[in-house]
Amino acid sequence: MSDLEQNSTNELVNRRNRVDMWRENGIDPYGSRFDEAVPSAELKANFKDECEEDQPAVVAGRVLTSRDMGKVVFVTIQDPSGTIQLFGQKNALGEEQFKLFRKVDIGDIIGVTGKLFRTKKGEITVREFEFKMLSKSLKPMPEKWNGLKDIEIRYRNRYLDLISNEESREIFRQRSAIIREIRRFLEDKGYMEVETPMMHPIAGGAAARPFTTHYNALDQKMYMRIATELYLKQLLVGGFEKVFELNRNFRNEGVSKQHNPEFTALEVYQAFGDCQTMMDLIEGMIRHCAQTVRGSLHIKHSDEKTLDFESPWRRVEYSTLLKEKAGDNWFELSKEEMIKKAQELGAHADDSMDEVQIGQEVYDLIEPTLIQPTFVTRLPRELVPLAKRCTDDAALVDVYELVIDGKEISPGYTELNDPIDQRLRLEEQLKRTLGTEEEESGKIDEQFLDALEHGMPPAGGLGLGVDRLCMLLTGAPTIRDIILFPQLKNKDQ
RNA sequence: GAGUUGUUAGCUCAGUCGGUAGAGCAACGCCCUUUUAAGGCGUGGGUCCAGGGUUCGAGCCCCUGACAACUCACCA
Repeated sequence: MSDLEQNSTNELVNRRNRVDMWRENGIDPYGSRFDEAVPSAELKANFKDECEEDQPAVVAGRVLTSRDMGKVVFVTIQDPSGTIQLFGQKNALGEEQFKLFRKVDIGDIIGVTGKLFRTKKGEITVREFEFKMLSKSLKPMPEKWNGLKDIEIRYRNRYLDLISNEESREIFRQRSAIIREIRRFLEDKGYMEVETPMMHPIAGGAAARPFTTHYNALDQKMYMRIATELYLKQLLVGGFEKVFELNRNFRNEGVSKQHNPEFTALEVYQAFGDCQTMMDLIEGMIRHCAQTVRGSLHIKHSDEKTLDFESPWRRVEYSTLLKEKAGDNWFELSKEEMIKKAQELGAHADDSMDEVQIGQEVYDLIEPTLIQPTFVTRLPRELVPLAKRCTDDAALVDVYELVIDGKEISPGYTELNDPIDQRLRLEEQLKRTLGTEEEESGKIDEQFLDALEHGMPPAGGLGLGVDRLCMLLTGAPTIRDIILFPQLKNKDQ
Protein backbone atom coordinates (compact mmCIF):
# COMPACT_ATOMS: atom_id res chain seq x y z
CA MET A 1 0.00 0.00 0.00
CA SER A 2 1.59 3.22 -1.13
CA ASP A 3 1.46 6.55 0.61
CA LEU A 4 -0.55 7.84 -2.31
CA GLU A 5 -3.28 5.27 -1.68
CA GLN A 6 -3.07 5.84 2.06
CA ASN A 7 -3.80 9.50 1.59
CA SER A 8 -6.48 9.17 -1.03
CA THR A 9 -9.59 11.20 -0.53
CA ASN A 10 -11.57 8.47 -2.24
CA GLU A 11 -13.53 6.95 0.59
CA LEU A 12 -13.95 3.57 -1.08
CA VAL A 13 -10.18 3.28 -1.56
CA ASN A 14 -9.48 4.35 2.00
CA ARG A 15 -11.85 1.80 3.44
CA ARG A 16 -10.38 -1.00 1.34
CA ASN A 17 -6.91 -0.02 2.45
CA ARG A 18 -8.03 0.01 6.04
CA VAL A 19 -8.98 -3.65 5.80
CA ASP A 20 -5.30 -4.35 5.16
CA MET A 21 -4.32 -2.01 7.99
CA TRP A 22 -6.32 -4.07 10.49
CA ARG A 23 -4.81 -7.31 9.18
CA GLU A 24 -1.30 -5.84 9.39
CA ASN A 25 -2.02 -5.16 13.05
CA GLY A 26 -2.98 -8.79 13.57
CA ILE A 27 -6.68 -8.12 13.73
CA ASP A 28 -9.27 -9.94 11.62
CA PRO A 29 -11.51 -7.14 10.36
CA TYR A 30 -14.34 -9.65 9.98
CA GLY A 31 -14.41 -10.89 13.53
CA SER A 32 -16.18 -13.74 15.20
CA ARG A 33 -18.67 -14.62 17.90
CA PHE A 34 -19.50 -11.84 20.34
CA ASP A 35 -22.77 -13.06 21.80
CA GLU A 36 -22.18 -11.83 25.34
CA ALA A 37 -23.31 -8.36 24.32
CA VAL A 38 -26.18 -6.78 26.26
CA PRO A 39 -28.75 -4.54 24.55
CA SER A 40 -27.70 -0.92 24.99
CA ALA A 41 -31.14 0.06 26.23
CA GLU A 42 -30.83 -2.54 29.00
CA LEU A 43 -27.42 -1.24 30.05
CA LYS A 44 -28.79 2.28 30.28
CA ALA A 45 -31.93 1.20 32.14
CA ASN A 46 -29.93 -0.70 34.75
CA PHE A 47 -27.30 1.98 35.30
CA LYS A 48 -27.12 3.35 38.84
CA ASP A 49 -25.48 6.72 39.47
CA GLU A 50 -24.79 6.17 43.16
CA CYS A 51 -23.21 2.76 42.66
CA GLU A 52 -19.73 2.61 44.18
CA GLU A 53 -18.15 -0.25 42.21
CA ASP A 54 -17.66 -0.35 38.44
CA GLN A 55 -20.69 -1.31 36.42
CA PRO A 56 -19.52 -3.53 33.56
CA ALA A 57 -20.76 -3.07 30.02
CA VAL A 58 -20.57 -5.45 27.07
CA VAL A 59 -22.20 -4.12 23.96
CA ALA A 60 -21.98 -4.48 20.18
CA GLY A 61 -23.27 -2.40 17.32
CA ARG A 62 -22.69 -0.33 14.23
CA VAL A 63 -20.71 2.90 14.51
CA LEU A 64 -23.00 5.85 13.81
CA THR A 65 -20.90 8.89 14.64
CA SER A 66 -17.37 9.66 15.75
CA ARG A 67 -16.12 12.81 17.46
CA ASP A 68 -12.35 12.76 17.52
CA MET A 69 -10.70 15.28 19.86
CA GLY A 70 -7.14 14.15 19.54
CA LYS A 71 -6.43 12.33 22.78
CA VAL A 72 -10.05 11.37 23.33
CA VAL A 73 -12.71 10.07 20.97
CA PHE A 74 -16.48 9.82 21.42
CA VAL A 75 -18.15 7.17 19.30
CA THR A 76 -21.85 6.38 19.19
CA ILE A 77 -22.87 2.86 18.24
CA GLN A 78 -26.31 1.55 17.36
CA ASP A 79 -27.80 -1.83 18.22
CA PRO A 80 -31.39 -3.03 17.81
CA SER A 81 -32.41 -1.50 21.14
CA GLY A 82 -31.00 1.97 20.55
CA THR A 83 -27.68 3.76 20.74
CA ILE A 84 -24.93 4.10 23.32
CA GLN A 85 -21.87 6.32 23.49
CA LEU A 86 -18.32 5.06 23.86
CA PHE A 87 -15.62 7.23 25.43
CA GLY A 88 -12.17 6.32 24.18
CA GLN A 89 -9.29 7.94 26.09
CA LYS A 90 -5.64 7.60 25.23
CA ASN A 91 -4.72 7.14 28.90
CA ALA A 92 -7.31 4.48 29.56
CA LEU A 93 -6.91 2.46 26.38
CA GLY A 94 -3.15 2.67 25.98
CA GLU A 95 -1.33 4.15 23.04
CA GLU A 96 -1.68 1.20 20.68
CA GLN A 97 -5.35 0.45 21.32
CA PHE A 98 -6.23 4.12 21.18
CA LYS A 99 -4.48 4.55 17.87
CA LEU A 100 -6.45 1.65 16.42
CA PHE A 101 -9.71 2.85 17.94
CA ARG A 102 -9.31 6.13 16.09
CA LYS A 103 -9.20 4.13 12.86
CA VAL A 104 -12.69 2.74 13.37
CA ASP A 105 -14.90 4.08 10.58
CA ILE A 106 -18.53 5.08 10.62
CA GLY A 107 -20.46 2.01 9.58
CA ASP A 108 -18.06 -0.54 11.11
CA ILE A 109 -19.55 -3.05 13.53
CA ILE A 110 -17.60 -3.37 16.78
CA GLY A 111 -17.96 -5.13 20.11
CA VAL A 112 -16.92 -3.42 23.31
CA THR A 113 -16.19 -4.60 26.86
CA GLY A 114 -15.82 -1.79 29.38
CA LYS A 115 -17.31 0.14 32.29
CA LEU A 116 -20.32 2.41 32.47
CA PHE A 117 -20.28 5.99 33.72
CA ARG A 118 -22.22 9.20 33.22
CA THR A 119 -20.55 12.09 31.41
CA LYS A 120 -20.60 15.71 32.53
CA LYS A 121 -23.43 16.28 30.07
CA GLY A 122 -25.36 13.40 31.61
CA GLU A 123 -25.06 10.69 28.98
CA ILE A 124 -24.55 7.10 30.09
CA THR A 125 -21.36 6.04 28.36
CA VAL A 126 -18.89 3.14 28.15
CA ARG A 127 -15.24 3.87 29.01
CA GLU A 128 -12.02 2.01 29.84
CA PHE A 129 -12.98 -0.59 27.25
CA GLU A 130 -11.42 -3.15 25.00
CA PHE A 131 -12.94 -3.36 21.56
CA LYS A 132 -13.14 -5.98 18.82
CA MET A 133 -13.55 -5.26 15.16
CA LEU A 134 -16.51 -7.44 14.12
CA SER A 135 -17.13 -6.19 10.60
CA LYS A 136 -15.29 -3.61 8.56
CA SER A 137 -17.64 -1.60 6.39
CA LEU A 138 -16.39 -0.84 2.88
CA LYS A 139 -19.15 1.56 1.88
CA PRO A 140 -19.91 5.02 3.23
CA MET A 141 -23.07 5.29 5.29
CA PRO A 142 -25.94 7.66 4.60
CA GLU A 143 -25.53 11.02 6.29
CA LYS A 144 -26.30 11.16 10.00
CA TRP A 145 -28.35 14.33 10.15
CA ASN A 146 -30.62 14.19 7.13
CA GLY A 147 -30.53 10.42 7.03
CA LEU A 148 -31.60 8.49 3.95
CA LYS A 149 -34.54 10.11 2.22
CA ASP A 150 -34.33 8.84 -1.34
CA ILE A 151 -37.46 6.71 -1.63
CA GLU A 152 -36.06 4.52 -4.35
CA ILE A 153 -32.92 3.65 -2.37
CA ARG A 154 -35.01 3.02 0.74
CA TYR A 155 -37.01 0.39 -1.16
CA ARG A 156 -34.20 -1.10 -3.25
CA ASN A 157 -31.63 -1.12 -0.42
CA ARG A 158 -33.91 -1.63 2.53
CA TYR A 159 -30.96 -2.33 4.86
CA LEU A 160 -29.83 1.27 4.44
CA ASP A 161 -33.31 2.47 5.30
CA LEU A 162 -33.28 0.25 8.38
CA ILE A 163 -29.86 1.49 9.48
CA SER A 164 -30.85 5.13 9.01
CA ASN A 165 -34.52 5.46 9.87
CA GLU A 166 -35.90 4.49 13.26
CA GLU A 167 -39.46 5.09 12.01
CA SER A 168 -38.91 2.44 9.40
CA ARG A 169 -37.45 -0.01 11.92
CA GLU A 170 -40.44 0.57 14.16
CA ILE A 171 -42.95 -0.08 11.38
CA PHE A 172 -41.42 -3.46 10.62
CA ARG A 173 -41.26 -4.40 14.29
CA GLN A 174 -44.95 -3.57 14.48
CA ARG A 175 -45.69 -5.59 11.37
CA SER A 176 -43.97 -8.58 12.89
CA ALA A 177 -45.95 -8.10 16.09
CA ILE A 178 -49.26 -7.82 14.21
CA ILE A 179 -48.67 -11.12 12.45
CA ARG A 180 -47.60 -12.75 15.70
CA GLU A 181 -50.71 -11.49 17.48
CA ILE A 182 -53.03 -12.66 14.70
CA ARG A 183 -51.62 -16.15 15.15
CA ARG A 184 -51.79 -15.96 18.92
CA PHE A 185 -55.38 -14.74 18.88
CA LEU A 186 -56.54 -17.49 16.55
CA GLU A 187 -54.58 -20.24 18.26
CA ASP A 188 -55.95 -19.19 21.66
CA LYS A 189 -59.43 -19.66 20.21
CA GLY A 190 -58.65 -23.13 18.95
CA TYR A 191 -58.03 -22.42 15.28
CA MET A 192 -55.43 -24.60 13.58
CA GLU A 193 -52.90 -23.11 11.19
CA VAL A 194 -52.46 -25.11 8.01
CA GLU A 195 -50.33 -24.86 4.91
CA THR A 196 -51.83 -25.54 1.51
CA PRO A 197 -50.12 -25.49 -1.89
CA MET A 198 -48.74 -22.25 -3.26
CA MET A 199 -48.63 -23.69 -6.79
CA HIS A 200 -52.02 -24.66 -8.11
CA PRO A 201 -53.01 -26.56 -11.25
CA ILE A 202 -56.02 -24.22 -11.44
CA ALA A 203 -55.93 -20.72 -9.95
CA GLY A 204 -59.26 -20.62 -8.13
CA GLY A 205 -60.92 -19.00 -5.17
CA ALA A 206 -60.85 -15.45 -6.48
CA ALA A 207 -61.12 -13.52 -9.72
CA ALA A 208 -57.62 -12.31 -10.53
CA ARG A 209 -54.93 -12.83 -13.11
CA PRO A 210 -52.40 -15.39 -11.86
CA PHE A 211 -48.67 -15.73 -12.34
CA THR A 212 -47.83 -18.83 -14.32
CA THR A 213 -44.93 -21.20 -14.05
CA HIS A 214 -43.96 -24.60 -15.33
CA TYR A 215 -43.44 -27.79 -13.36
CA ASN A 216 -40.75 -29.67 -15.29
CA ALA A 217 -41.12 -33.08 -13.69
CA LEU A 218 -44.82 -33.20 -14.45
CA ASP A 219 -44.47 -31.18 -17.66
CA GLN A 220 -47.45 -29.20 -16.46
CA LYS A 221 -48.41 -25.57 -16.34
CA MET A 222 -48.86 -24.30 -12.81
CA TYR A 223 -50.22 -21.12 -11.27
CA MET A 224 -49.07 -19.24 -8.21
CA ARG A 225 -52.05 -19.20 -5.93
CA ILE A 226 -54.41 -16.22 -5.93
CA ALA A 227 -56.34 -17.49 -2.87
CA THR A 228 -56.38 -20.38 -0.42
CA GLU A 229 -60.14 -20.76 -0.19
CA LEU A 230 -60.71 -23.93 -2.20
CA TYR A 231 -58.12 -25.95 -0.29
CA LEU A 232 -59.22 -24.72 3.12
CA LYS A 233 -62.81 -25.70 2.41
CA GLN A 234 -61.62 -29.19 1.53
CA LEU A 235 -60.20 -29.34 5.03
CA LEU A 236 -63.66 -28.56 6.42
CA VAL A 237 -64.94 -31.50 4.38
CA GLY A 238 -62.14 -33.53 5.91
CA GLY A 239 -63.41 -32.76 9.39
CA PHE A 240 -61.15 -29.99 10.65
CA GLU A 241 -63.56 -27.43 12.04
CA LYS A 242 -61.51 -24.29 12.64
CA VAL A 243 -58.63 -23.69 10.24
CA PHE A 244 -56.66 -20.74 9.01
CA GLU A 245 -53.80 -19.98 6.68
CA LEU A 246 -51.64 -16.89 6.92
CA ASN A 247 -49.23 -16.53 4.04
CA ARG A 248 -48.56 -15.11 0.61
CA ASN A 249 -50.91 -14.86 -2.35
CA PHE A 250 -49.86 -13.70 -5.80
CA ARG A 251 -51.83 -11.66 -8.28
CA ASN A 252 -50.43 -10.66 -11.63
CA GLU A 253 -51.86 -7.18 -11.60
CA GLY A 254 -50.87 -3.57 -11.24
CA VAL A 255 -49.05 -2.08 -8.27
CA SER A 256 -50.40 0.87 -6.34
CA LYS A 257 -50.41 2.34 -2.86
CA GLN A 258 -52.81 -0.48 -1.95
CA HIS A 259 -51.54 -3.32 -4.13
CA ASN A 260 -48.35 -5.33 -4.23
CA PRO A 261 -48.32 -8.34 -6.59
CA GLU A 262 -47.39 -10.65 -3.75
CA PHE A 263 -49.26 -9.89 -0.58
CA THR A 264 -49.97 -11.52 2.74
CA ALA A 265 -53.47 -12.84 3.21
CA LEU A 266 -55.29 -14.46 6.09
CA GLU A 267 -58.18 -16.80 5.46
CA VAL A 268 -60.15 -18.37 8.29
CA TYR A 269 -62.91 -20.97 8.04
CA GLN A 270 -65.12 -22.21 10.80
CA ALA A 271 -67.48 -25.14 10.40
CA PHE A 272 -70.99 -24.57 11.73
CA GLY A 273 -70.40 -20.81 11.86
CA ASP A 274 -71.70 -18.11 9.55
CA CYS A 275 -71.17 -14.51 8.54
CA GLN A 276 -72.03 -13.27 12.06
CA THR A 277 -69.47 -15.61 13.60
CA MET A 278 -66.82 -14.17 11.35
CA MET A 279 -67.77 -10.55 12.06
CA ASP A 280 -67.37 -11.19 15.77
CA LEU A 281 -64.07 -12.95 15.15
CA ILE A 282 -62.46 -10.27 12.96
CA GLU A 283 -63.64 -7.47 15.24
CA GLY A 284 -62.06 -9.18 18.23
CA MET A 285 -58.90 -9.98 16.32
CA ILE A 286 -58.25 -6.47 15.04
CA ARG A 287 -58.98 -5.00 18.47
CA HIS A 288 -56.53 -7.46 19.99
CA CYS A 289 -53.85 -6.47 17.48
CA ALA A 290 -54.38 -2.75 18.01
CA GLN A 291 -54.28 -3.10 21.77
CA THR A 292 -51.24 -5.36 21.99
CA VAL A 293 -49.18 -3.82 19.18
CA ARG A 294 -50.03 -0.13 19.53
CA GLY A 295 -51.18 -0.22 23.16
CA SER A 296 -54.37 1.61 22.29
CA LEU A 297 -57.67 1.15 20.52
CA HIS A 298 -57.45 4.68 19.16
CA ILE A 299 -54.93 4.94 16.34
CA LYS A 300 -54.09 8.45 15.29
CA HIS A 301 -53.30 8.88 11.58
CA SER A 302 -53.29 12.66 11.46
CA ASP A 303 -54.61 15.66 13.31
CA GLU A 304 -57.97 15.19 11.65
CA LYS A 305 -58.17 11.43 11.65
CA THR A 306 -58.10 8.95 14.52
CA LEU A 307 -59.36 5.41 13.99
CA ASP A 308 -61.56 4.27 16.86
CA PHE A 309 -61.44 0.51 17.25
CA GLU A 310 -62.99 0.61 20.73
CA SER A 311 -66.61 1.61 20.17
CA PRO A 312 -68.82 -1.22 18.87
CA TRP A 313 -68.30 -1.37 15.13
CA ARG A 314 -71.23 -0.23 13.05
CA ARG A 315 -73.03 -3.03 11.25
CA VAL A 316 -75.16 -1.64 8.47
CA GLU A 317 -76.97 -3.14 5.54
CA TYR A 318 -75.82 -2.18 2.09
CA SER A 319 -79.35 -1.04 1.21
CA THR A 320 -79.45 1.23 4.27
CA LEU A 321 -76.28 2.99 3.17
CA LEU A 322 -77.74 3.56 -0.28
CA LYS A 323 -80.92 5.00 1.22
CA GLU A 324 -78.90 7.28 3.50
CA LYS A 325 -77.06 8.64 0.50
CA ALA A 326 -79.70 8.65 -2.19
CA GLY A 327 -82.96 8.95 -0.28
CA ASP A 328 -85.36 6.55 1.41
CA ASN A 329 -87.24 6.01 -1.83
CA TRP A 330 -84.13 4.87 -3.76
CA PHE A 331 -85.39 1.35 -4.32
CA GLU A 332 -88.80 2.60 -5.50
CA LEU A 333 -87.27 4.76 -8.25
CA SER A 334 -87.49 3.80 -11.88
CA LYS A 335 -84.22 3.09 -13.65
CA GLU A 336 -84.31 6.50 -15.34
CA GLU A 337 -84.84 8.21 -11.99
CA MET A 338 -81.98 6.20 -10.46
CA ILE A 339 -79.61 7.28 -13.20
CA LYS A 340 -80.63 10.91 -12.73
CA LYS A 341 -80.26 10.73 -8.97
CA ALA A 342 -76.91 8.94 -9.19
CA GLN A 343 -75.56 11.54 -11.58
CA GLU A 344 -76.76 14.33 -9.28
CA LEU A 345 -74.75 12.70 -6.50
CA GLY A 346 -71.68 12.64 -8.75
CA ALA A 347 -71.63 8.96 -9.65
CA HIS A 348 -70.97 7.59 -13.12
CA ALA A 349 -74.24 6.07 -14.23
CA ASP A 350 -75.70 5.49 -17.66
CA ASP A 351 -78.29 3.54 -19.54
CA SER A 352 -76.08 0.51 -20.14
CA MET A 353 -76.09 -0.35 -16.44
CA ASP A 354 -78.72 -2.26 -14.53
CA GLU A 355 -80.19 -1.15 -11.19
CA VAL A 356 -77.66 -3.09 -9.13
CA GLN A 357 -74.73 -1.59 -11.03
CA ILE A 358 -76.12 1.91 -10.64
CA GLY A 359 -76.49 1.29 -6.91
CA GLN A 360 -72.90 0.07 -6.78
CA GLU A 361 -71.76 3.31 -8.43
CA VAL A 362 -73.50 5.22 -5.65
CA TYR A 363 -71.95 2.91 -3.06
CA ASP A 364 -68.52 3.71 -4.48
CA LEU A 365 -69.13 7.29 -3.34
CA ILE A 366 -70.10 6.15 0.14
CA GLU A 367 -67.27 3.74 0.86
CA PRO A 368 -64.45 6.32 1.05
CA THR A 369 -66.44 8.19 3.71
CA LEU A 370 -66.63 5.17 6.03
CA ILE A 371 -63.58 6.01 8.13
CA GLN A 372 -64.42 4.23 11.37
CA PRO A 373 -64.72 0.42 11.25
CA THR A 374 -67.96 -0.48 9.50
CA PHE A 375 -69.41 -3.84 8.51
CA VAL A 376 -71.43 -3.46 5.34
CA THR A 377 -73.79 -6.46 5.23
CA ARG A 378 -76.37 -8.19 3.02
CA LEU A 379 -75.00 -7.26 -0.42
CA PRO A 380 -76.88 -7.85 -3.69
CA ARG A 381 -76.32 -11.38 -4.95
CA GLU A 382 -74.87 -10.15 -8.25
CA LEU A 383 -71.96 -8.45 -6.49
CA VAL A 384 -70.84 -11.56 -4.60
CA PRO A 385 -71.74 -14.55 -6.72
CA LEU A 386 -70.14 -17.25 -4.57
CA ALA A 387 -71.76 -16.62 -1.18
CA LYS A 388 -74.84 -18.17 0.34
CA ARG A 389 -78.14 -16.33 -0.02
CA CYS A 390 -79.86 -14.75 2.91
CA THR A 391 -82.57 -17.07 4.18
CA ASP A 392 -85.13 -14.24 4.25
CA ASP A 393 -84.25 -12.59 0.91
CA ALA A 394 -82.94 -14.52 -2.06
CA ALA A 395 -81.80 -11.33 -3.80
CA LEU A 396 -79.18 -10.75 -1.09
CA VAL A 397 -76.22 -12.79 0.07
CA ASP A 398 -75.20 -13.26 3.69
CA VAL A 399 -71.82 -11.57 3.65
CA TYR A 400 -70.02 -8.68 5.23
CA GLU A 401 -67.45 -6.29 3.83
CA LEU A 402 -65.41 -4.63 6.55
CA VAL A 403 -64.48 -1.05 5.63
CA ILE A 404 -61.96 0.94 7.64
CA ASP A 405 -60.48 4.27 6.62
CA GLY A 406 -62.60 4.16 3.50
CA LYS A 407 -61.05 0.93 2.25
CA GLU A 408 -62.19 -2.66 2.13
CA ILE A 409 -59.99 -4.65 4.40
CA SER A 410 -61.82 -7.91 5.07
CA PRO A 411 -64.67 -9.78 3.41
CA GLY A 412 -66.60 -12.51 5.23
CA TYR A 413 -69.17 -14.99 4.01
CA THR A 414 -71.67 -17.49 5.06
CA GLU A 415 -70.09 -20.06 2.79
CA LEU A 416 -71.98 -21.82 0.06
CA ASN A 417 -72.02 -25.55 0.84
CA ASP A 418 -74.59 -26.70 -1.71
CA PRO A 419 -72.45 -28.47 -4.34
CA ILE A 420 -75.09 -28.26 -7.07
CA ASP A 421 -75.57 -24.51 -6.61
CA GLN A 422 -71.81 -24.06 -6.35
CA ARG A 423 -71.23 -25.82 -9.66
CA LEU A 424 -73.87 -23.67 -11.37
CA ARG A 425 -72.33 -20.48 -10.13
CA LEU A 426 -68.79 -21.50 -11.11
CA GLU A 427 -70.08 -22.33 -14.57
CA GLU A 428 -71.79 -18.94 -14.79
CA GLN A 429 -68.62 -17.24 -13.70
CA LEU A 430 -66.61 -19.17 -16.28
CA LYS A 431 -68.99 -18.05 -19.02
CA ARG A 432 -68.52 -14.43 -18.09
CA THR A 433 -64.76 -14.69 -18.40
CA LEU A 434 -64.74 -16.51 -21.75
CA GLY A 435 -62.40 -14.80 -24.11
CA THR A 436 -60.81 -12.66 -21.40
CA GLU A 437 -57.43 -13.04 -19.82
CA GLU A 438 -59.07 -14.52 -16.75
CA GLU A 439 -60.46 -17.39 -18.75
CA GLU A 440 -57.69 -19.85 -18.15
CA SER A 441 -57.70 -19.24 -14.41
CA GLY A 442 -61.45 -19.63 -14.25
CA LYS A 443 -61.54 -23.31 -15.12
CA ILE A 444 -63.83 -25.40 -12.97
CA ASP A 445 -61.96 -26.99 -10.10
CA GLU A 446 -63.44 -30.48 -10.19
CA GLN A 447 -61.38 -31.61 -7.23
CA PHE A 448 -62.99 -28.91 -5.13
CA LEU A 449 -66.51 -29.67 -6.34
CA ASP A 450 -65.98 -33.36 -5.74
CA ALA A 451 -65.06 -32.55 -2.15
CA LEU A 452 -68.21 -30.46 -1.71
CA GLU A 453 -70.29 -33.33 -3.02
CA HIS A 454 -69.05 -35.43 -0.13
CA GLY A 455 -70.60 -32.83 2.19
CA MET A 456 -69.10 -29.67 3.62
CA PRO A 457 -70.58 -28.46 6.89
CA PRO A 458 -72.21 -25.04 6.87
CA ALA A 459 -69.43 -22.61 7.61
CA GLY A 460 -68.34 -19.02 8.00
CA GLY A 461 -65.23 -17.81 6.24
CA LEU A 462 -63.25 -14.61 6.16
CA GLY A 463 -60.34 -13.08 4.34
CA LEU A 464 -58.06 -10.33 5.56
CA GLY A 465 -55.52 -8.23 3.71
CA VAL A 466 -52.76 -8.38 6.29
CA ASP A 467 -50.67 -5.72 4.56
CA ARG A 468 -53.60 -3.33 4.64
CA LEU A 469 -54.22 -4.08 8.30
CA CYS A 470 -50.57 -3.23 8.95
CA MET A 471 -51.04 0.06 7.10
CA LEU A 472 -54.06 0.89 9.26
CA LEU A 473 -52.39 0.03 12.54
CA THR A 474 -49.04 1.66 11.79
CA GLY A 475 -50.39 4.65 9.88
CA ALA A 476 -48.19 3.87 6.87
CA PRO A 477 -49.52 5.69 3.79
CA THR A 478 -48.42 3.12 1.19
CA ILE A 479 -48.18 -0.66 1.08
CA ARG A 480 -44.51 -0.35 0.13
CA ASP A 481 -43.81 1.09 3.55
CA ILE A 482 -44.91 -2.09 5.29
CA ILE A 483 -43.37 -4.61 2.86
CA LEU A 484 -39.65 -5.02 3.43
CA PHE A 485 -38.76 -5.64 -0.19
CA PRO A 486 -41.51 -4.21 -2.41
CA GLN A 487 -41.52 -5.13 -6.09
CA LEU A 488 -39.73 -2.60 -8.28
CA LYS A 489 -38.59 -2.77 -11.85
CA ASN A 490 -35.03 -3.83 -12.52
CA LYS A 491 -32.81 -0.84 -13.03
CA ASP A 492 -29.94 -2.46 -14.89
CA GLN A 493 -30.29 -4.41 -18.16
C1' G B 1 -52.38 2.48 -19.71
C1' A B 2 -52.63 8.40 -19.31
C1' G B 3 -50.98 12.89 -17.05
C1' U B 4 -47.68 15.60 -13.67
C1' U B 5 -43.09 15.94 -11.12
C1' G B 6 -38.25 14.28 -10.11
C1' U B 7 -33.04 12.10 -11.24
C1' U B 8 -26.55 17.21 -9.88
C1' A B 9 -20.34 14.70 -5.07
C1' G B 10 -21.00 8.73 -0.71
C1' C B 11 -25.76 11.30 1.77
C1' U B 12 -29.16 15.79 2.05
C1' C B 13 -29.80 19.57 -1.29
C1' A B 14 -28.74 24.62 -4.05
C1' G B 15 -27.61 26.01 -9.06
C1' U B 16 -30.20 33.15 -11.28
C1' C B 17 -31.10 35.07 -18.05
C1' G B 18 -27.94 29.39 -21.66
C1' G B 19 -21.57 31.62 -20.31
C1' U B 20 -15.50 27.37 -16.60
C1' A B 21 -20.13 22.97 -11.06
C1' G B 22 -21.80 24.88 -5.35
C1' A B 23 -22.97 24.22 0.20
C1' G B 24 -23.57 21.19 4.68
C1' C B 25 -22.50 16.40 6.32
C1' A B 26 -19.16 12.27 5.01
C1' A B 27 -13.73 11.51 3.33
C1' C B 28 -8.28 13.00 3.71
C1' G B 29 -4.24 16.08 6.57
C1' C B 30 -3.09 19.11 11.00
C1' C B 31 -4.67 21.09 16.18
C1' C B 32 -7.59 19.86 20.45
C1' U B 33 -8.59 14.75 27.14
C1' U B 34 -16.19 15.29 28.73
C1' U B 35 -18.04 15.71 23.14
C1' U B 36 -22.90 14.62 21.31
C1' A B 37 -25.31 18.01 14.21
C1' A B 38 -18.36 18.93 18.71
C1' G B 39 -15.00 23.00 17.17
C1' G B 40 -10.75 25.39 14.30
C1' C B 41 -7.36 25.52 9.88
C1' G B 42 -6.43 23.20 5.23
C1' U B 43 -7.19 19.45 0.95
C1' G B 44 -9.41 16.28 -2.52
C1' G B 45 -13.89 14.63 -4.71
C1' G B 46 -18.76 15.31 -10.53
C1' U B 47 -20.61 10.15 -16.87
C1' C B 48 -25.16 16.93 -13.76
C1' C B 49 -29.93 9.43 -15.22
C1' A B 50 -28.84 7.74 -20.68
C1' G B 51 -28.82 8.94 -25.94
C1' G B 52 -29.77 12.44 -29.70
C1' G B 53 -30.79 17.72 -31.23
C1' U B 54 -30.60 23.35 -31.15
C1' U B 55 -26.55 26.83 -30.08
C1' C B 56 -20.21 29.98 -30.69
C1' G B 57 -21.47 27.72 -25.90
C1' A B 58 -26.37 23.23 -22.51
C1' G B 59 -26.94 21.01 -15.53
C1' C B 60 -30.49 24.71 -17.68
C1' C B 61 -33.93 24.80 -24.09
C1' C B 62 -36.11 20.66 -27.59
C1' C B 63 -36.84 15.21 -28.76
C1' U B 64 -36.45 9.95 -27.42
C1' G B 65 -35.63 6.42 -23.65
C1' A B 66 -34.73 4.34 -18.37
C1' C B 67 -36.11 4.41 -13.32
C1' A B 68 -39.02 6.50 -9.36
C1' A B 69 -42.94 9.29 -6.84
C1' C B 70 -47.84 11.34 -7.09
C1' U B 71 -52.82 11.61 -9.40
C1' C B 72 -56.27 9.11 -12.46
C1' A B 73 -57.75 4.60 -14.94
C1' C B 74 -57.58 -0.78 -14.50
C1' C B 75 -57.73 -4.71 -11.00
C1' A B 76 -60.37 -6.98 -5.99
